[in-house]
Amino acid sequence: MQRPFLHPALGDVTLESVLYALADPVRLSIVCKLTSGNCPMNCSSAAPDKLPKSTQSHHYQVLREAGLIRSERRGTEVVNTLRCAEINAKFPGVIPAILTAAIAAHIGRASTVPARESAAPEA
Amino acid sequence: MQRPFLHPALGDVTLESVLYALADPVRLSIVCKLTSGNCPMNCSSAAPDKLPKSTQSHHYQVLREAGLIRSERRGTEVVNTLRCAEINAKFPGVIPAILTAAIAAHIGRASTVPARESAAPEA
DNA sequence: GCGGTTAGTTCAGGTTAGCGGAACTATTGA
DNA sequence: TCAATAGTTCCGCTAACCTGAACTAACCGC
Repeated sequence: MQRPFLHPALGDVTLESVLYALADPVRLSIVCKLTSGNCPMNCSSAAPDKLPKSTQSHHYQVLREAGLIRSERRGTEVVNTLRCAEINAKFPGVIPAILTAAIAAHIGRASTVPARESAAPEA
Repeated sequence: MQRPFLHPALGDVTLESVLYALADPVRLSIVCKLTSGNCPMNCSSAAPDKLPKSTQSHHYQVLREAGLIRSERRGTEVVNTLRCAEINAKFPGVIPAILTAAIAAHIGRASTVPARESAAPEA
C-alpha cells in the first residue's frame, strides 16, 4: 500500500490494452458499475460480490494500467474514477459503444446502485 | 484440416469474447486488413509477415470462435470473411468504433492492399 | 500511544492459456 | 504419381491468471 499508483499518460494508452482490460467479465462489470453509478467508488463496492480481495486488487491494477480508471487514496480506501473522457478523446466512440453493449447485455447490472439501463454512458 | 469449421450462432457470441479476440495486435491487424481489403482473404495474406503458420492458425481459430470471421475452404486455401454486419446488429457500433480507432492508430495498415484510411469500416 | 478494525497490496504457487516448431492432411498442378 | 501449397494438429515451454496467506497503512475508541 506504499507504492504510489501509476497512471499511464494518454499517449501511452493503447487500443489493445483497453480492449484487453474490458475483455474480462469482472473488469467490464466494474467499469459498468462506475459508469452507471456515475461517481467515484471504492474497490469493494464496484467489484462483483464475493470476489477475493487479491483478485479485486489485480483487476483494478489491470484497469489502471490500461488507462481506464484513475485511483486515489482516501484514508483507508481507494477511490476509483473512470477516465472515459480522456480515452474517448483518443479512441472516439469505442468506450461508449462497448459500455452500451455491455449494459444492454446485462453485464454488471449494479445491485447496489439502481441501474439506469437507458442512460447513455458518459464520455 | 478435416474437421469442419465451427462458427458460433449470433446468439452465442459474447461481448467479452469479441473484445478478447480484438485485444491481440495480430488479430486486430488481421481484422483491419479484412476490413480495408473489403473482400475475402486467405489466411496468410491477411496475417502479418513472417508469422509461424501454427500461430496464424491459432489466431484465426480465436477470431472464428469469437464470431468475428467466417471461414470456408476453397481448394487448398481457406477464405475468410468478416461477420461485421452480424456482430454490429448485436453490438451496435462496437466493431466500427474499434476498427476506426485501430486504423487511426496505424494498426495493421495493409501492405498489400492500399490503405483507405479515411474510409469508415463497413458493418 | 495501543490494540482492533478496515481496506487494500504484495508474494508465492498451482493451474491454465498462448506461442511456435515439427509432423501431418488435403488439394492442386505437372 | 510426385512435388508443392495451404493449413491443421500435437506437444512442450513459457508467461499470465487466480487466489490464499501474510503484510501495510490509515482510522477509531479508549
